[in-house]
Amino acid sequence: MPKETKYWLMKSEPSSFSIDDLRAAPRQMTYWDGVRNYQARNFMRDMAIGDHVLFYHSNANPPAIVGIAKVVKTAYPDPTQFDKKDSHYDPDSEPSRPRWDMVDIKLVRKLSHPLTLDHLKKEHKLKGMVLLQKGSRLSVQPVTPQEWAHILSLG
DNA sequence: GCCAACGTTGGC
DNA sequence: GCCAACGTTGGC
Repeated sequence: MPKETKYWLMKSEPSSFSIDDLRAAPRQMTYWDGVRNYQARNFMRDMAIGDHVLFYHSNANPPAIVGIAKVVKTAYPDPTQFDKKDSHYDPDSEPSRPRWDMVDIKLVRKLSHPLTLDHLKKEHKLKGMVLLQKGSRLSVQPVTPQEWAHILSLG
């Protein structure tokens, strides 16, 4: 299998973890815990080291792509699923067969100007983006090389 | 705060 | 397997 770099978009609510939090983090890295959606989890399991990530602020004003990151550690069990005190605790997940994974990402750069959802919607070349599909709520989603290139050209 | 769209759960 | 009820997401 040829190794191909893949592209992704990951959503975070800035009130819980923002691009500035990532920038301020040790080594500008973070683990992406709390994903509790099978489709999003499966996408994380598809990630390889070096894959490119768009960092998106959801539930924000305005919602926008605010930075670029890359995958620095592939999927491994998310410990919060076993933590009874954590809001993401999953009593049905067996430690011998963890149900939920996370990856580590590292900041590449924060965009000087966020690319707002409103702006993205106006780009015909981005019409097919998962992010822009009606009712799309996936917190981890694939981005095509063409979409990636176009988004970077906007910045 | 509202609510549409979606995913999950559980009774049958 | 169906589907109503419920919880969550996330734009507005």
